[in-house]
Amino acid sequence: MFGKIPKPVARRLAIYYRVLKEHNKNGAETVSSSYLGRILDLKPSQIRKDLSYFGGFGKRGTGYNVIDLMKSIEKILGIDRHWNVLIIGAGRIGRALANYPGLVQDGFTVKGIVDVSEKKIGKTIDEQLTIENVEEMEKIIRERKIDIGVLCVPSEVAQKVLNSVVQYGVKSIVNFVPKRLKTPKDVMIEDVQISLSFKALSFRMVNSQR
Amino acid sequence: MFGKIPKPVARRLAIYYRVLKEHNKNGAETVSSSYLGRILDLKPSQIRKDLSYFGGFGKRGTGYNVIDLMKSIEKILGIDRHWNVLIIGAGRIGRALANYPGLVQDGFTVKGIVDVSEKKIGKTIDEQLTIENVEEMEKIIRERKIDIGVLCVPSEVAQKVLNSVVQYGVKSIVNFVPKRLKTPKDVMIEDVQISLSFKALSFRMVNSQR
DNA sequence: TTCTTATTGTGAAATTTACCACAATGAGGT
DNA sequence: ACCTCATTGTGGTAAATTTCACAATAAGAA
Repeated sequence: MFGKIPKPVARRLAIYYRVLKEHNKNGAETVSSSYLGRILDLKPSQIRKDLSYFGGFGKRGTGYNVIDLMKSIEKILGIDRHWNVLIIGAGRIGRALANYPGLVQDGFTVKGIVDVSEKKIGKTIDEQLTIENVEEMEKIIRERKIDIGVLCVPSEVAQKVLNSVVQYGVKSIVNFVPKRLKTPKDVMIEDVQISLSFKALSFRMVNSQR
Repeated sequence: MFGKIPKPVARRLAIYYRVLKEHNKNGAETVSSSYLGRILDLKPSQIRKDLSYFGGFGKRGTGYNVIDLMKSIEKILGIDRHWNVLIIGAGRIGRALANYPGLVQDGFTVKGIVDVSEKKIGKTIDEQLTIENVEEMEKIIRERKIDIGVLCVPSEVAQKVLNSVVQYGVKSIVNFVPKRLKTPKDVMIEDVQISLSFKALSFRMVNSQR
C-alpha cells in the first residue's frame, strides 16, 4: 500500500498520533518535526524520515498540517475505520477494557463481553455492556461481525478458548494472557504483557540507564 | 554491571523469562536456543547472542540449565528482589492492577492504592487491599518505602499528581495515562499504552503483514 | 578410546535502523 | 523583487542489530 514501512516506523506512527491528537485539541494547526522531537525525545530528522515513507506532505518553512497528518496516519494504521471487538473473559482486565475510553476513541468498538461464570453473566458494566454467556460466542461473532477477539481468560484455558474463537472466524487477536499461544498462520496475534513494562523499569533501576 | 546490554536484548530477556518459567513449571531442566527460538519465533543464534552478553553459561551439546538461566535473568532485570508499588487512582485500570497476579509473581508487591473519591476510599479490593485517601500518599510512600508509583488517574490531573509523587521521593513511575508527562532527569518513567497493541494489530490487518 | 550427535559461543558479514548535513522551498517582511 | 528565516525531504553515512557459519566441546554410544 505504501511500500515497505519498517516496523519501528509503524510503531512510532502510533505514538506520533497520540501527540498530534493532543496538539490538535489545543487548537494548533501545524506541527514541526522539531516540536514533535522535543516532546517525544526523538531526533527531528527521524520524524521527518518516518513521515517521508508515505510521501512528503509537510510544508517547508511551516511544518505539517496537524489534521492532514492525523488523517494520513489513521489511514496507514487502519484506524480510519471501525473495528468490532469482542472481549473474552470478564475478569478484572476484561472489565477494565470493556469501557476503556482509549479504544473507542481510536475506532475500536467493544461489541460484547463474554464469560463462563454464572455469577457474572447478565451483569452490566457501566450500564452499557452486559456480560453474556460464552456459549453465545459463535453467534455473537457472526452476527456482530467481530473483527478482533481480546483474550482475558485464565492461562489454563487460553489455548482452548483461542482455538474456538479462531474456529468461529476471528482472524485477529489481542492476547492479555501471559503465555505464548499457538495460532494458524493466517491469524494475527498481538501479545500484551503489562508486567514487561514493570520489568523494563526495574532493569533501568538496577542498571541506572535512562 | 554486565557491560552495555543493548536495549532490544533487555526487552527480550523479559520475554525469555516468561517462557523459562513455564518450561520450568513443566519440569524441564534444560532448554536449548533452538527450542526457545521455535516457541518465540526468533532465530536461535539471536538467543545465544543475547545470552552471551552476560557470560556464557550454556553447556555445549546440552543447552542451558533452566533454573540457572532464570536466576541470571532475574538478576539482570532486577526482579531478584522486591519492589514496593503504590497504585495511584482506583479507577478500573488501577483496580485491575491492584491484584494482578503477574506483578506479585515477578517481585512487584502492591503496597497500597489511593484515590480522591470519597465513594471509593475505604472500599476493599478482593479483601486484601483497602483504597486509601490520596492525602495519605506522602505518609504511605515514606512508611511503606514505595519504589514505584503507578499512575492510573484521569489525563487532566496526571501531571499534577506525578509532580507530587516525585516530590514525595518516588523515582520510578509506570504511567498508564495516555499522555506524555514531564519528569525530572533523575526520574524514570515507563509509558504503558494498551491501545498501541490494538493499533499495531490494525496496522497489520490493513497491511496484511505478519 | 573413538565416533556421532547436539548444541554453545562468537567473529565477521549482512541487514536494518538512525542520524547527519544540506539543498530546496514556502512565507513573511522590506 | 529580493532577503531572511524556518523547516522539510533525502542521499549518504554511521551505528546498531541480526544473522551466518563454524570451531569448540559435552555427552552418550559403540
